[in-house]
Amino acid sequence: MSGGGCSIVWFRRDLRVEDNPALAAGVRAGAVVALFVWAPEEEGHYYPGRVSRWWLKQSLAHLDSSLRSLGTSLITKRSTDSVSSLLEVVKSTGATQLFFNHLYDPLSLVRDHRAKEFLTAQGIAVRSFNADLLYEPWDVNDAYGRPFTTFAAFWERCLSMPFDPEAPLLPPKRIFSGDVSRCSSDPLAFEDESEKGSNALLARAWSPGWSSADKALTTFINGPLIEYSKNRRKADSATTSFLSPHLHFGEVSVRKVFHLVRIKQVLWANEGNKAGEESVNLFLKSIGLREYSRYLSFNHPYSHERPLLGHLKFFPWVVNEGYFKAWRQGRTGYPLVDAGMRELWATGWLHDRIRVVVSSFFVKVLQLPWRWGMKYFWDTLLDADLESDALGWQYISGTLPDGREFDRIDNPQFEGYKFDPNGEYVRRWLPELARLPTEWIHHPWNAPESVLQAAGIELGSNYPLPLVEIDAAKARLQEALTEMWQLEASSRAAIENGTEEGLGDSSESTLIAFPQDIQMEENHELPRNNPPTTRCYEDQMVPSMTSSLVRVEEETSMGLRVLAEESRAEVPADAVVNQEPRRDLLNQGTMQTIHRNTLPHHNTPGLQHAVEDSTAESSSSTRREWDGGIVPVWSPSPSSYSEQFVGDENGIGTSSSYLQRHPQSHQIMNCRQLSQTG
DNA sequence: TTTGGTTTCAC
DNA sequence: TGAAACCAA
Repeated sequence: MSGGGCSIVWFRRDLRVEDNPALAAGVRAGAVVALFVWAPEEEGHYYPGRVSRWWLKQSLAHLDSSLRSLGTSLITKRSTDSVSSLLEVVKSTGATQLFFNHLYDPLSLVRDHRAKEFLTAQGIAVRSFNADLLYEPWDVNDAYGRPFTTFAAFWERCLSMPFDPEAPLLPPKRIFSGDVSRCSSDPLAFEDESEKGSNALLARAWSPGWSSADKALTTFINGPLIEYSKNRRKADSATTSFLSPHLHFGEVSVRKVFHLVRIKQVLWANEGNKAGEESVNLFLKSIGLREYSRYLSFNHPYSHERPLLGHLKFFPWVVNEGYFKAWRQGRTGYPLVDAGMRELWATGWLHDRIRVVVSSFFVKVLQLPWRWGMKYFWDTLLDADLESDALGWQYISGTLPDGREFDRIDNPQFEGYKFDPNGEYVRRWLPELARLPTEWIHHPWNAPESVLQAAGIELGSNYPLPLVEIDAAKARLQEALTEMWQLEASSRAAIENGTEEGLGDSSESTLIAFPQDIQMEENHELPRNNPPTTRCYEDQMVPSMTSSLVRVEEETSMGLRVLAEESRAEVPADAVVNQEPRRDLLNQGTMQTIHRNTLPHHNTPGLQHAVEDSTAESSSSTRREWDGGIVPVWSPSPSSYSEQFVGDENGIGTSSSYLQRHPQSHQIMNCRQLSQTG
């Protein structure tokens, strides 16, 4: 308890007392002030949706009561700028230390880095920890020390790391409370009146909070886990772990999950239980995907906004809000898709398989911009998670090096018979089809008139005809791809001719503005007109969190030097433009700066200009290419990335014929420019 | 055991 | 779609 100064433990998405390294460090250091800052405006577009906020509310209440039983309580602050709130709490409690656990989404990386820089400058000792991953992203590299770009290789490496993930920490026995007599909590409003009714229903199915999370984990491991591989292909199965929302808010530690599952694995291996082992591997793989989503987000901070494969920026998406609405309402005419969308709307939950079905339909059949779909998921899913959803949508869209082929369309009719062979799932969520025999349940448009009549269905009236025919979708997809490759080719030609300005800006397709009515009519509380916050954090760095990070910091500095030539790798305290005169951080932090660019623009040119204005003269042509691109801006080692994708034209994943046919697709945007400027 | 046809499932 | 696993002769 050095000199009476207490520590602030800043809770974010680590709402647990067990295996919480930041909390443990705080307790070890003496008196603790537990703090949660609610600053949703910082999330820009990704203001949490109704169900997500409901969960957060419950979870915080639960955490608070746990902390109370341990000797302290949770201080809550309502803020538009987390960093200044932190400072305020430091001032009012006399804290001398700040502890928190790492997050890896782009916004948090920037904010946390800023927090660290700023508070350190104020004389506060800031330390941060890994509480969310088995391994920190910068610890997992290939034989050449470069980040992986495919999941399989990444996960294989994780499972064979030379050191095990940290063992979970026990919860503290007792917490000495810091002096909060001059630090009051703000009341936090997570729902408005119109939402309360819908939210009340959620409580019947879910109970947020770390102890429920723990219970869910135990239940799953001792029950459904062993059948996981058998059951995972059913649309309906009650055999998923249902851990994802708990994991999203960090109510249960992924390391604990991993350790407990490993114990079962050993047990079943000894018993020669093949199915059990297989199940464990599959379940761990889904944990691995979660890890990988953070890994991707860390290495490619744009991955929630832009395709990782650059050529996709030329894809002519169908900007059709009517389609979008039909999809959201579950009125596409494809029963499995519609059932899924109705379930999502009604419950905030969707089985993993069905997420694949509806999102694949969205991207491949409707050819709507995937960010719209991802945003809708964000708004409606109980376990909405930016990194995981970005990975999922990019995978589905075929915009990852190891994603599905872009030109492949899955037929919802066949998927229907695969995942819902008896049509039970469809009947549950589409009562209008309840009386249709299984033979036709997944393709009512083929059913004889007499069958439809008997089932009380009038296609086009009480259930829609297919919004888009699969064959038509295939044809249109081919055309779109042809167009995409042509655009891509002429862009390359332009670049090679030295007229880089060329088509560099044709990236509008990747940043089509969100439609105004992205929410279902019933849900109207979302903030409007938040501009995409893309590119606002481009000159920020990786979190330079732990001492083990020195290497990363160096490499990042290199990257930054390349990016912003004039700045010698000092971390810009201002997230947006280090070219601009520094402003008083306290009053004009990151988000204010972003909002300064809040011009109401609904098309990309406006957006481009808004951003370019702010980046002022630094927008050299190269830089602009960059701005339009998906470059890992503060990737830990941008230079090695560029080698990987530019030096080797066949790039990674030569096994995929699709990629062979389109070797350009290996390039994760613009790394060429990156290496050239360096 | 080899071979070739079929099934499965992709992050 | 296509690589890998599977299976039947």
